[in-house]
Amino acid sequence: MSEELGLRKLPGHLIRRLQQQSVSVFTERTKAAGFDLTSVQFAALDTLEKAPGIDQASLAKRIAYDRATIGSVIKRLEKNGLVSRLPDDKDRRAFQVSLTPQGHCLLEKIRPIVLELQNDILPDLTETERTTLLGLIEKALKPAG
Amino acid sequence: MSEELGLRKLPGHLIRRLQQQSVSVFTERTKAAGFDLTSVQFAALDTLEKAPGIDQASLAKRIAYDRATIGSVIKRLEKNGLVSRLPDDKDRRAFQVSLTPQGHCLLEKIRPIVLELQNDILPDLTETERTTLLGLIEKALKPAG
DNA sequence: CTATTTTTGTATGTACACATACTAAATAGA
DNA sequence: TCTATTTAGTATGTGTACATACAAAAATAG
Repeated sequence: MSEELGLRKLPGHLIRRLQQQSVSVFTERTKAAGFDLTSVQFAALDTLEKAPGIDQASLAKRIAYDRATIGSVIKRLEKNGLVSRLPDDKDRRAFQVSLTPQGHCLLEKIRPIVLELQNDILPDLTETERTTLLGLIEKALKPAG
Repeated sequence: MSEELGLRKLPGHLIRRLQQQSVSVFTERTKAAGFDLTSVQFAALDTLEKAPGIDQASLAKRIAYDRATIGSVIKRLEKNGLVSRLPDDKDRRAFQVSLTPQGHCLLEKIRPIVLELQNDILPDLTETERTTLLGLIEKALKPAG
């Protein structure tokens, strides 16, 4: 009857392409606004503003990354002067990570841009469709966020 | 009224986490079946079976990747003996990429596993919800696939 | 209090993912 | 035909993304 179940119809393929489109919009819009920040870096900064002094493992859990990836993301952000790390007195293994003034400043400037570009990730969907899609994704996601 | 629009409700974040879950299921299932192949590698092999002798740029376009990424994917597949590259007589810049017998063999063995794991990417959705979600993603995707 | 287990951060290695730039070759325009 | 543009593949560099393994420290079990 209908066409064979091809690769391009598979959930895994469609989801990857959607993520690709999402990252592409993020990069284009933020770059066009004069910023050089990845979406992971934004997520880290945003979370650090809401939970200052958090440790890297907790930060990783909050935004659903592994410790290793967050470690290198934080290292870059620190190198660029956007976050600072203080040794934790209570736990000598851990660091308390916080935004620097520059980090705060950058976040305030870039946040409206990031919020605005969210609509451009799914431009061909109606408002209703977008809500449906996001609701289904939330339902499909295993806990941890 | 409702909660502030937090990071964890943003389309970009939700889509990234869905892709994360998708890749995770792919890796777990294929590894559990004794294979060591990424989803990109599978996509390349699958496409090469349907379009033998295609060049790298066309392959990249078909599965929505850039030339550079496909170049290194093909290099690895060739190193592992799964694909072969022949210089194209008509276009001396290009290669005709094809599956080797091992590539064919591996693809036949892994394909049913990949098809089956697709349902496990979205295990908490009903059949109807899954269809809706995938339909919306297809609609949201810009052409090229 | 000691021994086991867990946890924090780092190091290493693999594999995307893509921007940019480059060479060689093909194509289009004049 | 001759030039300008486009295209195929590669090289380089940055930044995830994550598995695995490790040392130091903390938490737990006995």
